[in-house]
Amino acid sequence: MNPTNSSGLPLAEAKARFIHTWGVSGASWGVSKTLAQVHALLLVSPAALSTEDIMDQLKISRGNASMTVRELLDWGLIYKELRPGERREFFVAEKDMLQVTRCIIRARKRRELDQMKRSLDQLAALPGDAADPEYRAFHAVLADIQQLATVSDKMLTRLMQAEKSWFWDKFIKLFM
Amino acid sequence: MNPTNSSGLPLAEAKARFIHTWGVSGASWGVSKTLAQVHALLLVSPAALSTEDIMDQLKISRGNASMTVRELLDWGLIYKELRPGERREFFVAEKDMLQVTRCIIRARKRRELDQMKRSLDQLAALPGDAADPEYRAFHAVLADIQQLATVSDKMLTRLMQAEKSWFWDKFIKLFM
DNA sequence: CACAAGTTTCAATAATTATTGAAACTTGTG
DNA sequence: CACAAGTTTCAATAATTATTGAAACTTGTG
Repeated sequence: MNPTNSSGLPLAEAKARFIHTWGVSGASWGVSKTLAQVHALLLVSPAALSTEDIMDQLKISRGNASMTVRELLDWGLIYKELRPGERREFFVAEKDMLQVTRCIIRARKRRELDQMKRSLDQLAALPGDAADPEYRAFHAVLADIQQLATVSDKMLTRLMQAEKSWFWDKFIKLFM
Repeated sequence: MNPTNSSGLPLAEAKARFIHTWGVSGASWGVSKTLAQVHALLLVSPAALSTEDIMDQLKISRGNASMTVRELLDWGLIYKELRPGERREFFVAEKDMLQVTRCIIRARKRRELDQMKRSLDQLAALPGDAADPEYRAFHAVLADIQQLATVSDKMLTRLMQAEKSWFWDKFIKLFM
């Protein structure tokens, strides 16, 4: 029952599958496959990797690796690791999944929700004939969407700020 | 202060802006712009529209309109309306935003979460050398992600099944 | 069952988005 | 300050995804 190295898949193969899976998942929620794959690679690498390492392992170009790494730094999903006497930069992934979740929520909220809220607010501010039933129906739809957006926003903000204890304690207990 | 028809933007223009906004938002969370726009058009149309109406108003081809409408029916975001003595089909949008939210959560969960869970479960089941620290680190990452996926899954399922009263009552009060 | 009034499918094409790779840039060191 | 060892930028291109539009299909009716 106890799996041994000889009976198991080589670890490298398992990691490669994980990278593939994470890449597909990433693509399905709208980030580039490469971004997700670089993130996955760093998540399963105990040691920090250089740009060169990333290029080699994922077979991507230097430019792509550079841009992707920069974007992941932006999201807060990976960190630079500087080594004395080394010119190259190394990168490690944030491994705490609560932290990772926060970063992802923050980025997606910004991209998907905040922008929409701004547009809706502008739209709702437009004047119109309040006596026209068609206009009122239109505004009712707008108001409903705005309310939903506001609630989602508050909910996500709260989730992001959640302490580990609050998150796992109150929140999970509420839902499980 | 009370806006009148003459001072306001024509309603059609406001609707066009809403359709544009909803299209952009849709694209940012990974559905096609057209899908989001057809949905928006039907959301702000008090009357049911035919395929022809949709084609005209959004300037899209018959094929595109047909596919898109079918997909929206699939999501549960719009309904067919049959009129006696009419060959054409008409479509109306679900206007209750709680219902709309449920449909969107269901579709996104299926696309983004369920597929990922399946892949992770497969991956976690692979045998390996439990004594190897690298292997254990890899499995720890996997287990963390699985836990997160499971919690998210339960949370979203609960949200989807929520009664209007539960949703607006308990849930919003918790977060606002 | 032939036809009219529609809908659906899908191969070709257009539009969009991601990736490459070479040139420009940066930075630390002898 | 020249050079080595890197990183970043960005125009060109490749890959992907969405859209068209014409042909095939469906369905109700005289």
